[in-house]
Amino acid sequence: MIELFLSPVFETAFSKIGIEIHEGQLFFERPKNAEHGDFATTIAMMLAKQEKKNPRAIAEQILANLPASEYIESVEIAGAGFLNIRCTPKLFQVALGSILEKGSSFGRITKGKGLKANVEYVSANPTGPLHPGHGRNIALGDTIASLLDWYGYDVTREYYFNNAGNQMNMLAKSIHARYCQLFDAEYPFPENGYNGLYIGELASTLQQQFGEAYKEENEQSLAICKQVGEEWAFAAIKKTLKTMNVHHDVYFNEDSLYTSGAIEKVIADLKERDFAYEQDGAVWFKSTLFGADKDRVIVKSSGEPTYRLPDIAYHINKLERGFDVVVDIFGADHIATVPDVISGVKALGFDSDKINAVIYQMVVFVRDGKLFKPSKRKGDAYTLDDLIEDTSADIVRYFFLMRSTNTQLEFDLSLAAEQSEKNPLFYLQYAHARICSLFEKVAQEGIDATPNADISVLKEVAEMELIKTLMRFPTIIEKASEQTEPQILCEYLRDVANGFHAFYHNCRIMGVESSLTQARLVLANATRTVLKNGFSILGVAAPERM
RNA sequence: GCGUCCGUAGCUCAGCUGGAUAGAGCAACAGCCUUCUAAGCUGUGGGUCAAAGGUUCGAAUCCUUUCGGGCGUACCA
Repeated sequence: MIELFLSPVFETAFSKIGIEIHEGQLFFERPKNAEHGDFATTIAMMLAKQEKKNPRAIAEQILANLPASEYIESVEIAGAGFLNIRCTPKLFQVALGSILEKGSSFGRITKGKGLKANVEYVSANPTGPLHPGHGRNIALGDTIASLLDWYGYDVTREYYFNNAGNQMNMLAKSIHARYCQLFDAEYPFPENGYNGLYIGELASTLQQQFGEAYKEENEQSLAICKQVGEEWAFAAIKKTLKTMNVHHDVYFNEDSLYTSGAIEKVIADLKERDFAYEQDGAVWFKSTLFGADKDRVIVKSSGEPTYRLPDIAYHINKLERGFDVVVDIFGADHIATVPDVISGVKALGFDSDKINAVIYQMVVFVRDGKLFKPSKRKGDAYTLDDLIEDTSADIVRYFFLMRSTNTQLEFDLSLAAEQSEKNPLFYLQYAHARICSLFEKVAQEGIDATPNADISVLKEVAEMELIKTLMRFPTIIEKASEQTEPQILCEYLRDVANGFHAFYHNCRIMGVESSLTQARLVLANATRTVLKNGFSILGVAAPERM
């Protein structure tokens, strides 16, 4: 936001000097040391390299050509060529006014305007309930989708599922085996079968409904097992997603790629372009042409495709639907699919640069300081539902978002379950609740808050720091979107909450001169706006009371 | 072996398109509630930024190598 005020002034200077600057090269940061002004820029040092001149000389040249501005109090050169800027109260007045005026849309930017983005996340096959590790995928996907929305994109949230492959067959076999065990306890259970309690319950339902009708393992009995299992699993998944406040616009069924002929077309096109060949009864993709260590099978000798083929067809489908940005959310264990998809898409002449695979590292769960392994196929599985029940949807979302995607995340179940000041989410929410309660109190006292209050009476360090923090919000949205990194927003909101708590502690709002009360209420209200907007992107509640 | 992510305070992690004394939370210690929510605020201690080279005015940040860990490396997904 600060760029709105300062960039035009600096750009005037650059054009007077005759220096060209690139998009995004000019930015202003908040110095750690208060003596270095309200904002600072390193532009002179950056240009020094480009222009092959002394940084301080460039700084002086900029300074000499800087036109007067109602927003700038002073600019001075420091250190190796920093330009330290002190701003006028007018700037902060206009900035705060703008935050309140924009309200629930403050922070929205338009860099993605007119472009369509697709974010595919969750995409778990309907073989059973979601496990805790899925939580990271869900939280990241949903929040990245929101970030892109705030960036200006027209966003579609999509769920890709496969109800045809090996996994589903294993589900059917598992249910069928449990069903048969109801009649014959010795009936063998498949190796690597799905072992959850729900499998047995579904088998019992089948028995109650159909008796012994499907005892024989044949196509028909497996089909009914699969159907029952799939319906149950999908309902369970959707219910969990709803608890986490997640909805998808499109459920894309892998099956449709077969019925539409898209799969066949990919094979034919790859062959025609000489990117695929047959060998040992299988169809191979020439991935070595794209830097892979060996070629990959896309159709097995059994005639079944490997996962790569539908993945390629699916991504082409997304590009054909006109998305300018196609985001995939994958765990690090699926990283192997990415190069294949990119190469396949490229081979068929599509623009693979539009595809952005967000790879997040694995989650490690810790409870009471000890490693805790929720396993997927065991009967005693700890599910995502259990995790939400032991904590809350808000906490689950926040804990999965508060770490950078490319670091392994340690999820401390004990800390998450603790409803106390140690919980980092409460710190943020508490700031919001405090502001709400403040305004309630203010209303009770019969004080009217005027949005246009003169804020030049704000002089305290805590006040000025908070205003500057609030002004960063749009830049944070921009950065978090471009890097598809929600953690940046989490970190920022902690700054906002911290700034507010310090302000609240140091500056009384009621019982001071009415002009000061008014100005501080404006600041509190703007803070509430930023917190609330930030929470909505993270998908956590903005409680009015705690 | 190859690919990829990581290695920063006792613990969990920021900072990484190079910039001014390396930050936060938790833990430890010391303070702050007769007045707007103490789930809060303030302060103290705590670091060879894994190691070694290189690039330069300047490196936690970029490059190379080494060490340590996670995840991949299927005619599974």
